[in-house]
Amino acid sequence: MTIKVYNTLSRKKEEFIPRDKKVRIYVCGLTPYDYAHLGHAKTYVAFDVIIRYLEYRGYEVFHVQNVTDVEDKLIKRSKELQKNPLEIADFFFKDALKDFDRLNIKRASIYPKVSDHIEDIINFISRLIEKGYAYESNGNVYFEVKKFKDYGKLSHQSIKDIISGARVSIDENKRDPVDFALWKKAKEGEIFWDSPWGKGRPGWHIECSVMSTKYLGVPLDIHGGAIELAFPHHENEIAQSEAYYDKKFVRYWLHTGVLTVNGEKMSKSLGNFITVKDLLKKYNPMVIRLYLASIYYRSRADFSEENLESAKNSLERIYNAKRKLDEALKNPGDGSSLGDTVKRVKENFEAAMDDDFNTPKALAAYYDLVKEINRSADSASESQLLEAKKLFEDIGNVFGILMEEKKGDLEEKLIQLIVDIRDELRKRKDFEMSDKIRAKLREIGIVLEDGEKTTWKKSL
RNA sequence: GCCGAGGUAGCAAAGUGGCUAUGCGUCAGACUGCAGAUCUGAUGACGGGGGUUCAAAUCCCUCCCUCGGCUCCA
Repeated sequence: MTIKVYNTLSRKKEEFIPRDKKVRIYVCGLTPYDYAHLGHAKTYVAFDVIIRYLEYRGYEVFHVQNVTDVEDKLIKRSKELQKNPLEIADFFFKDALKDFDRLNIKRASIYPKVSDHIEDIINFISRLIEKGYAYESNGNVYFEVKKFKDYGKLSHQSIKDIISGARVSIDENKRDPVDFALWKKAKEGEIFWDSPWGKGRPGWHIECSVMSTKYLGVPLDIHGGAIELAFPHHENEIAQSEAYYDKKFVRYWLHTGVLTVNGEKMSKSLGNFITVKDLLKKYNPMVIRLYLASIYYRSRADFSEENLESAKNSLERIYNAKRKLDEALKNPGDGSSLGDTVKRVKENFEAAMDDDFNTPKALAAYYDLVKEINRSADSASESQLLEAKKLFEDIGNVFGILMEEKKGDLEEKLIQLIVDIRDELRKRKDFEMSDKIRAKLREIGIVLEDGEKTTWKKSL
């Protein structure tokens, strides 16, 4: 069985065959000029699940994610705040990483910054000028789009179509309106570096071509990002990189669908964005994670609290099964058909994920396992339970949803003490008081479940 | 205007010619002192119209609607 991935370039699902066992993946990272929002989280969770699945499949993954710390928005922000743009970028980048850590998003292998690669960028641009793909004009350097014959192959548009979009800015320095900047001349008071063309800074796009190929070689196996970046950003990356290397830049282009709120794209310019930080105040990180991971990565999704509530209840269900499994392992039985289910679920899970990382379908398989655990764990044999536990954890880890917050030792002891005392009351049939205790505990997020033995858990 | 994605039950969301998707919700039953959890069952769907076919959510035509890109964006 091989994995199939939908390649934006061919608009088809293709067999995924990396250069070797080490998959080289580049995911477009942040321009950190503000707090990370849920749209960012959607994309990074999506690629995190993809990476985790590749690892599950036995690949080693080398993952590069850029940090665009030199960019127009940051410069604008630095003027507003009267601060160094690199410091602003550093602050928001570190902050975003903390948010992403809580969402259990694995860190990339490396996070190269534009400001650390100015020399590489200058060399790259110089070479493009030498090769006749770029030209200097009044302290700026532009890529001459017409020189690159394949321009438009990713977004499947001709140069003519792009121009007729009529929103291409006319700039007298450019030979053609579709040309884009590789190097921008610095204005008074702006951050700059010296270059053969004077004081200035890199344009947007070029950093990704330079840093991705520097750390991953050419071609990259996977280049990922949100679909909104396909044009012009990724189109321009292809032009620069293939002009430079004279060979294919990326083998598989993977794009995530955008997140909308009330039907509109979540973006800073619309002011409708929800920061990860704010949402984390209200919801358990694993709830947010499950919500995001359950979206098929290529799909758009409309955010609502209702969806999060639904994810919360689903996650409760998953965690309940986990507890059930652990309980059953303390006192295994000698039978049940759990083993058959495990085999079937594993197959279904893998088939779903192999088919372009179809997480909704893969989750359906997971719920099959959850149901069967609830149904038959009590009578299952130890070996069956261990098999089930292994699969339960393997799948849960691909989704990245099993990072439960640790209970404090003291907390644990105190609650158990209350439960024991309440048990005494129940034996005396003082249900009024024991119900009151249960209700009060629930108010502070501790859920008691009376069965043969009373158990407790924290609500999500 | 051009390019792309989509419209599936109360909500979310797979499926893409014949086989119960799934989760949340709601209702009922079992279990329980009750509640919860869990199980069992029920509930209910393929945007409108036309066509192809023994058979269409799935293929074709047509119309309507939504979202994304074409401008900074994950």
